Amino acid sequence: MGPTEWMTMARVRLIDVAERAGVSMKTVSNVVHNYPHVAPALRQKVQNAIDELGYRPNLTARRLATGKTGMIALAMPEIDHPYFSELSRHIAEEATRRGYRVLIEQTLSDPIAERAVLRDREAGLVDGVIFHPVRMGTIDIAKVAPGTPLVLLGEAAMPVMTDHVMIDNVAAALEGTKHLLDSGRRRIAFLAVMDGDITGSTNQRLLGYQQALIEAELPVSPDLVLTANEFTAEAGVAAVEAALERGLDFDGIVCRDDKFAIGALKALHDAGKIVPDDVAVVGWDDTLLARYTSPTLTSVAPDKLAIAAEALTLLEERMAGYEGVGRHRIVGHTLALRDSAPLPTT
Amino acid sequence: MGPTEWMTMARVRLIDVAERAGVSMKTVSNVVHNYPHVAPALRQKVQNAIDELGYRPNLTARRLATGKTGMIALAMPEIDHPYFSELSRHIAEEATRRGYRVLIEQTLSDPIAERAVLRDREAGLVDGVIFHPVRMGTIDIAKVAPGTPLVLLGEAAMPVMTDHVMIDNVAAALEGTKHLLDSGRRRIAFLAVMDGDITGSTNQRLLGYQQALIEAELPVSPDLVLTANEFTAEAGVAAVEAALERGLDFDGIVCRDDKFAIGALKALHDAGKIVPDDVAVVGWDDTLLARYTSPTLTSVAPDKLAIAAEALTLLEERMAGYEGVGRHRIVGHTLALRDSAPLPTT
DNA sequence: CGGCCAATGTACAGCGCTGTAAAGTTGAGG
DNA sequence: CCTCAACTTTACAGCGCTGTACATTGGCCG
Repeated sequence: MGPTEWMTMARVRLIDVAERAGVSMKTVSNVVHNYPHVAPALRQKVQNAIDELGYRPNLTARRLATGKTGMIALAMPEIDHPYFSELSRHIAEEATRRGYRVLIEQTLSDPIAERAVLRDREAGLVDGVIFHPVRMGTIDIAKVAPGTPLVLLGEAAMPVMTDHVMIDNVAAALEGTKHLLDSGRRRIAFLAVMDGDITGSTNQRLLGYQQALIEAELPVSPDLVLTANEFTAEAGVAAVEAALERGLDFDGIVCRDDKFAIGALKALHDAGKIVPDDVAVVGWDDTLLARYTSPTLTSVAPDKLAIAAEALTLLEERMAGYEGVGRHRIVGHTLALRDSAPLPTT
Repeated sequence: MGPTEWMTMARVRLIDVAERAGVSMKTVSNVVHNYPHVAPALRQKVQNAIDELGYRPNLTARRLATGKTGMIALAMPEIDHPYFSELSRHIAEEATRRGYRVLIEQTLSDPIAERAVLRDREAGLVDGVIFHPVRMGTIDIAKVAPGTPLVLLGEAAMPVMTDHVMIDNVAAALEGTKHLLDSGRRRIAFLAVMDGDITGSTNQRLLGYQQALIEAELPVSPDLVLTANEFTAEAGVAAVEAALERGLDFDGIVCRDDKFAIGALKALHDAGKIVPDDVAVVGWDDTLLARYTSPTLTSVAPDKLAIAAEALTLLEERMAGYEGVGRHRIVGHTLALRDSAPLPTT
């Protein structure tokens, strides 16, 4: 490509290439798409014309013609929340690997924005949607978006009408709690949020926590369930402070969320408690935050890569026309062991 | 809309609405676009048809016809880095406010991906690009994307050929350092990264730091400049540990980055130093992390909202056809005061 | 009461690409 | 040397929407 050419390069179209190469538009199109039955010599000639002109196909036109956009929407409540941004990153990378572009949307937990996301598909913007709902239940979703290739993330509100990828929250909570039991803790608290948690994942986790206590033949006391009133670290601080003030005796705490765990860490520190000597702390999500607290935070780690891969797989099947009933996919999790709740060094 | 209708709703087109309302396509289009010269009665009739049929315009077709996409690309190095994800959030919100959709791309600092972002515009995917480059210099960028409405974020490598939004790094570093001086610190270190920082923002910050020392008539010692070998908290830990081991005496440290600051906090803690009593720490970017460390982190806070607003403003001008020379916009910053470097309580 | 202008509404040609149907080519087999 | 099948290539009609050019209407003035 000569220097004068790209300086003046306006807008090269398929037909320009076709004329230059002396072939039909369709042949150029075939070359662009690597259609096999094109004579090598011709292919080369067309390729040269493409290179010389610096042709790039107009994706919008392609879309209109094919009806496919090659894009998928990823709708998350907040793109700057560590868990969501980390998960988004993995999904974006997996999608790129599979040849899709990702349109990331932020719903801010706003019901209107959540609906709008599903509408995008109707508007021909994207071929499919991966959606982490907060406000909308699955029934609502199924109603707004009948026929839209869709995969949900996060907890499944029960009536499972659409595909869904999640971890086994009960099992994970059980393991996290068991880890504390294994290291000799006996009075283990749970830090939850009670309002605004529509999807019920807190309940699942609470269930696993209780199950672990029962298996260990320990009492399940409501006293040990602390509740924060919103989804912030500050609320976690307040909840733990309140518990300490009323003299609650505990030597371990499982938190619904890394943010709460960080709040707990802070409240314990301020109260002069040593983590993990006096109280061991387990967080949830294994976000970036967990590696940077002091002490570092042991945290339940959903397999984010697996979530991304599974979500894309289900979505591709839907986009390919699969119309069956909603499917559940449980992906793995581990417990990321760090200093806030180590195993006994014995 | 009757229940039977949305169940079978396939794909309503403009022409379907037109037929239903007994008008021309263009009139429907005019109603959709709120074109003023449509008789109220007709407008109502068309609106009814739209509602009854549940019509949604096909954005792809609209784009092909208008040549505008209404989307802008936002290309960030890593969408899960707190600074970038927070900035992305603000940009996404500001863009939404102005009526654009945002296509968020992740370059992972890969030169090929960075080039691809600029190509998207040529492919008709987006009308403009907001780009935080890492590998590409401004000359490169100008060469790859002549005529693309483009706004760069981050440091300007010097030859300023395109629009650029940034903060005054020298001034900010000066203020951060001065803050430590004001609280009585006299041996202030700077934690930098030396390799891979192509954009030179570390240098700007280092400059401001040195300037503050000079203004305070303190010696500028190279000993006090610690260098991490990569952009991670761990590298920050290592750098500070090394300094402590070689017996470096310092009572304050300005870090190029919150991640480094967190590393410094950890290294200091592990070495038994008390922050801020023994050493005060200043971070940079005022990310979420800064609020969750213990002690909480004082950090240079770029005005992310202003960056978002300014970037969109410049980009809109470019998209509207402005072709002038590259413009610089310096936006504000503050110092977010927290516990790691408080003002003297005296 | 004809004429003129503004206000309304319509017809239709694209935007750039792809799918389809049909035409052209080639070469193996008879 | 012809036939037929398999392989290549082409022409062209859309995909759904918008801009342009033009047709129609009705109000108002001289």
